[in-house]
Amino acid sequence: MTTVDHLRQVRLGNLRTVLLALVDRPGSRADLAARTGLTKATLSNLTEPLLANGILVEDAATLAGMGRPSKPLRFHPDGPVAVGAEINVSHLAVETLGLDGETTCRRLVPTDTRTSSQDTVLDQVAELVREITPNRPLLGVGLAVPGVVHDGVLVRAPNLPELVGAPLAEALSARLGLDVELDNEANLAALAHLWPRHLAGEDFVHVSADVGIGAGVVLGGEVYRGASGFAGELGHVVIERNGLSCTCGSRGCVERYAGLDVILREAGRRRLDSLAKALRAGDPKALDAVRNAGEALGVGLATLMNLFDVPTVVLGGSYAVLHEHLSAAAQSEMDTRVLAGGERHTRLVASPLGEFAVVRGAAGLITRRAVLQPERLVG
Amino acid sequence: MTTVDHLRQVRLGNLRTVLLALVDRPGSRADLAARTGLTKATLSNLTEPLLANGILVEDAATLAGMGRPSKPLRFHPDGPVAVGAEINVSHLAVETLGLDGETTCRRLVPTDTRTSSQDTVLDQVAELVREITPNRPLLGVGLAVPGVVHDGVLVRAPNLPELVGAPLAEALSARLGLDVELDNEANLAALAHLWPRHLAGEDFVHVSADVGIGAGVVLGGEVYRGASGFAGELGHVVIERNGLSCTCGSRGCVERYAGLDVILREAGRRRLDSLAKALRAGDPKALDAVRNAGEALGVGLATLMNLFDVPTVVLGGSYAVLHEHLSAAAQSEMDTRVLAGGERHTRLVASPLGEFAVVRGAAGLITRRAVLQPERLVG
DNA sequence: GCACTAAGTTCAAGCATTGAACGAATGAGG
DNA sequence: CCTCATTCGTTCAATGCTTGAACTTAGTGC
Repeated sequence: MTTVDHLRQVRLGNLRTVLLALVDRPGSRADLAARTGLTKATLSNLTEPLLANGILVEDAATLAGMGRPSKPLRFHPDGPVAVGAEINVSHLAVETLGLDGETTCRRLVPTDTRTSSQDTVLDQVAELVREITPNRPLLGVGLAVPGVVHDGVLVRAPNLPELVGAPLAEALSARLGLDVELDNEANLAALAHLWPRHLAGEDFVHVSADVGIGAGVVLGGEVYRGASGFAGELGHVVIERNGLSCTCGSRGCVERYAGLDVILREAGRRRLDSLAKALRAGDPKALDAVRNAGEALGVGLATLMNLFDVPTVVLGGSYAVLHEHLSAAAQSEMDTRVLAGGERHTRLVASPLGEFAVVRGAAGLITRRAVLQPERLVG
Repeated sequence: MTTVDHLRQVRLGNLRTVLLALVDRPGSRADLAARTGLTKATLSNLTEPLLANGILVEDAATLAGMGRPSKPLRFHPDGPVAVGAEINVSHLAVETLGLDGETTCRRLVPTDTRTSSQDTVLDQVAELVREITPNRPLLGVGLAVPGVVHDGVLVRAPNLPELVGAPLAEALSARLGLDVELDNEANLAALAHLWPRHLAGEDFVHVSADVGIGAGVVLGGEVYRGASGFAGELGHVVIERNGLSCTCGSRGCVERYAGLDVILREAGRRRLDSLAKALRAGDPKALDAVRNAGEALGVGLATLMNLFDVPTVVLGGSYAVLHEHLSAAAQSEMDTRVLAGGERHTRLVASPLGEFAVVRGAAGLITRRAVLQPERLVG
């Protein structure tokens, strides 16, 4: 603690407030002052180093009626970007995201990672990152993996056992010379809906099914991770205490009734797009399979909502694709089972982000940290 | 915002830090400086008005080896107190609690509130509060009710429909001339284990059964309430999707298998103490009933822990009494069903607080606010 | 008595925000 | 074309909280 460290904290807090206002939308110093509750004087002071460092730019003066024209500030188009990367069982993906929330580049490469060694996968990811890296300062890399992450380590990944326990972040960091932050794909998909815009401010749960079923829970503007990273394991919520055996050792887990593999098997399909086509064609077997899954999912979600009391559920991943045929059954179960549901507090919506949600969230993890902890931007 | 409001915020924040350190244990200025990271100078400055206002006292000098003896500071024994009050279906309770966490007075009066009007109940509570009020400044009243509270209003109380929707806090406040804060009994029982000491700092869930089953979830040192106060409704977590019908409209709710009424009926008993005696005597019917309830509760808790990932469950209320005969079955279900449970992360403990937990939490709600928002103490 | 140690107090220095005053840039009206 | 009204952005003295160092106080050990 130096002499006046506490005042520096006040300044950083205000800097964060200003940057958050700018993420919401650009604005002149006077406008930002009005929106943040700070004074014009403080805004001049706070934005000066951001302009000097190339984080912000001053647009040409805007004529807006009477008085001196304002000069809006916004994030510099050549300012720093974050990189998101995703390792999944069937594909790798990367994306670059600016502080303004604009994606400048993205790639998705089908890859069967289950058969690859850890080194091979990391080499591939590093190569992809290099390919899309623009000529702009880099904030760091967010890395999404399908499994439970605790203290920066992948501690559980039923579908990628090869990667469990390994120092993934360090290994990728060594290859790229950048900070790498590791997190669970369900949490990052949820984050993508929260940052930088969309459902900002609201509590919600993002649910997706790929191999298992994962829920990312957003409370008070933060992804809730739990004591050891296991929070939001919706797939292993029990809906029939003596039901089907699950690989986790329990019985009657939601995953055994509403997992994507189950839906496909029941529908007699091998791939999601084939199922989607069958649904559009009105194939009764496919419709039945999805409706049954929707019911099971609805029971699990009802339980989740009775515990978390969040008003909104976002269906992502495969569920977003099936949303149209899945929601009715799920919503019906929720309506009868959620206590706060009498007044129709529960909302079930499809994710608008598509297959890039996870990698978007991975990059967002980095841009978000840069905004919330702006000390690195001004340093 | 006045000129230097932000500096006042810094001061209040430090004041809070110091008061929290004092709640933990008394200490001299030098000791507090070491524990809080502030300087001795700041501590002299911050504690001066607290001493002047009668919040703190300076003990006689303590000789502890070499150097000038320290003069420990602690909360003044005649300083302000908070009042906790509880309205339950079968009893009313009140208690006074000092900032130091010492209970000075408590009363529990068996009363059948279901047959009383709202006015009668409030009159009785107000009378009880007056009876135990000591000759010390009063911080306010925390009022616990068995139901869902949102925005200071009781919005759901299956067992006390008479009180739903009424402005309970205002009505009691008018009778007593004190601020009254309303909250749910499950949340307050949880708070009692968190504040002022006990499990402070750890995430946990407090579960109790009286009429329904309520869980108070403590995350990051705060009671988690959810978007509309319905969080932690463990009683309506589903464990058998096509199981027994519940009054809530759902089927297979935990409450229908592990509620106190169910246990008593299965055991052929009418009262909890009679059941406890039967258990001690080894009555097989009673043991069976409790074990079955334990299993159902364990399934519900496993689901809860897979969603919240909290390491500890505290059994309170009737469950604390039955703990010995309930835990084994519940723990067994949890061990096989909680994902993070492999390394025995899940801990199931009985509450040490007994029947005063709720009213303790109600009073704690007020002392806690006084410490966390100390502006009122120095004003 | 004297050196030593630790507690508590005093005080000048440092600094982020603030409100008011000021300078800058434009539109409206004559 | 000139002046006034209006709004944007900057400058500046004032405020008041924490800090580290110096200082005072009050004991122990020899």
